[in-house]
Amino acid sequence: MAKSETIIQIAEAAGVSTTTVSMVLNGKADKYRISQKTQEKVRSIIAQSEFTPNQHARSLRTNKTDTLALVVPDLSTHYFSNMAKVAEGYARTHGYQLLIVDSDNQADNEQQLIAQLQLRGVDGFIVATTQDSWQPVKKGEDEIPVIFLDRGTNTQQTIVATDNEEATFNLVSALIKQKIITNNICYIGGDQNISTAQERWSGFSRAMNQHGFSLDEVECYNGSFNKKWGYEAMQKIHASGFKQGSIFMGAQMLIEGVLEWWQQTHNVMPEHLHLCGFDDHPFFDYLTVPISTVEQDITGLAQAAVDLLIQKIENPNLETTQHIVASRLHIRH
Amino acid sequence: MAKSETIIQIAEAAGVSTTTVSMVLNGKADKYRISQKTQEKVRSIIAQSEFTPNQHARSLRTNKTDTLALVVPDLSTHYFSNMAKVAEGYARTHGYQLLIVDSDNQADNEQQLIAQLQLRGVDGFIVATTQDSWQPVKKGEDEIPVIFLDRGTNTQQTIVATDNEEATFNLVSALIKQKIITNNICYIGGDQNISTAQERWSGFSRAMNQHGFSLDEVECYNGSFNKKWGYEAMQKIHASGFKQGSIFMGAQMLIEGVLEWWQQTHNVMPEHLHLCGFDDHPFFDYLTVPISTVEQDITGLAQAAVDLLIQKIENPNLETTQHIVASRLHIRH
DNA sequence: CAATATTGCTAAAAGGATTTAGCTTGCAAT
DNA sequence: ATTGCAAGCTAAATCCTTTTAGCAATATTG
Repeated sequence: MAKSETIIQIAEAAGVSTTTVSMVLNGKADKYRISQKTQEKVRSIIAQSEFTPNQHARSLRTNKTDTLALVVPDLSTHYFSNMAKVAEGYARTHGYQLLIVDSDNQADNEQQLIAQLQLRGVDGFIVATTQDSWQPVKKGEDEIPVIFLDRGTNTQQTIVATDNEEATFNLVSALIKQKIITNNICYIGGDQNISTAQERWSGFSRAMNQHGFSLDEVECYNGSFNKKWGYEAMQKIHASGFKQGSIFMGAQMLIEGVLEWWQQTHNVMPEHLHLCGFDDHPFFDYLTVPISTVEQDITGLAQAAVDLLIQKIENPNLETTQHIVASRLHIRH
Repeated sequence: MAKSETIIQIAEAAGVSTTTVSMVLNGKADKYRISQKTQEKVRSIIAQSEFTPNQHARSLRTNKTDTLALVVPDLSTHYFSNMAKVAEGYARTHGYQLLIVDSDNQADNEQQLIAQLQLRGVDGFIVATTQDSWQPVKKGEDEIPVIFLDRGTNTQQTIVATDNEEATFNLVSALIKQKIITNNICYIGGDQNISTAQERWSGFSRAMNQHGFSLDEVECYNGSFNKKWGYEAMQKIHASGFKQGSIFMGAQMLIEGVLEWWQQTHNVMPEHLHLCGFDDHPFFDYLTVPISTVEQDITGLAQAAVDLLIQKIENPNLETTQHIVASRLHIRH
């Protein structure tokens, strides 16, 4: 292993101590009264060299890595992959590296990932959690800053999310008012331990009630946010005699599952079927079956999460806050 | 900053040296003849403690991080986000952490990212490069292992990819034989500096020639793999009098651009339009306009890339190889 | 019995930065 | 002439592990 240049060689070349070089490097030169002339000297030597500071040594000493982690439940989803993309770029422009990991919707995966990332010394986490109870990530006796994205837990935390209750209520209400949703409506949702799934269900219920529908009449299948559950729920819905009407689905993977069921069993979408739910997708304007959606502000969510996390890292005793980011409806029929 | 336990406390508690603890920790105890009894002792002390080894110190010493980096041009794409998901999970089961970064299709971004990641000490790179010339990533005087994924550069490298020439040829040939592609066909492709774009174009040309079409008759727009270019190219195609026929598009974002153009200008897909290209997408079975695609084996590609990279890390003078992963066609009309 | 091998372990260096405490030197004030 | 202070820098400790070289005790061999 060839050695690369170190701060020691730079110090020698400049005829100063490593302390001085370090201070110049970290912008603390003025604070420690290193003269302009010396600073210049050091800087020019560094510029001519191929020196780059060793991050391991630096992190070992400072216990900082300038690295954030984003934990998502499913990167194959349009919503989360775009969120990751935005967050990554945004974090980078703020001097942080973002590590993206995928918990595959499994709480134990998530815990393990977080533990591993913690060992690697990330400065903070943004997590779209799959765990129903959250225990703080600790470094020694301090907690590592965490921002909850998209969904929260029962405990009081800083969270960035869409108002899912409201958005779902608005979507369903609009569809009812426009008579797109009429009599027959089914609901396919996710794990009720996930706040997002809860809120969507509760927004849906409220809309139903408010418009004189009885919840007893709607078939409701709460399971989990994956394709398999979408498929199975659709199977059940069909088995129960559903022929036409609307289906609400609480996530992209549920939509994929539902569509796959129709594809496999009927090879064609039925007329008079209307879909609705979360999230929007670029291809939804071109589907043979109309699908009305809530489009969440992916960019807004991702950036807010990164901003808040950086703030919290720089000021650990920031009070916890709830950030609601606006969403918009797409009505298609 | 509260201090966490270190190997020193463990050594004291066990009444041995830190050397011994380190050896037990790294599975080198037998090699260095630490007695079973001592090993047990150390292990039990560790189990009772909250000790976790400091990764920075470890990396500083060993110059290893057990971290791989995946550089993709566009994480918002189904192809690359799924690739990232698979690669991440697969790397993890092999004891490596995967850092996922997005170059946003920009060569200078890519270079910068790689430089940064290198500083953070990744052990190797998997890159779907956007640069047309590649210069090795160096650590001191050694090169850091790199596997090229999806696309290569002019230089001789280890690469994992679909045979794009062949796949495109097969897709287009099949469509011609089935008379789905007839007279009118246009081609929208990416940057010809990207091998993938080149190969697709060359497979397309070969199919045209072989089936008696003249390339002079096909409108061909090679630009870049993004939505904007898809939109613009479609604009040009339409301006030139195109009314019906087929359009080949070399990437998801091109497809999105083309669809958006139709949506915005006509609000409905024309009859007798047939689309084809790369890559497949779960929603393509349900589009109002038929789209035939090459579906690449995302899992196969991602896993092969991770496997090869790990091999190369463990044995740096592995000869460079080309890995071709099979793909399949989806004919829809 | 002397010489050599083996067992079981450790001291100490190395890896490369950051940071605290403190050392000079020159100048102003008393 | 002495003290006090500021400017400008540095020595050395520190962060925590890994790893080389080697020591002491016991076992084996000729």
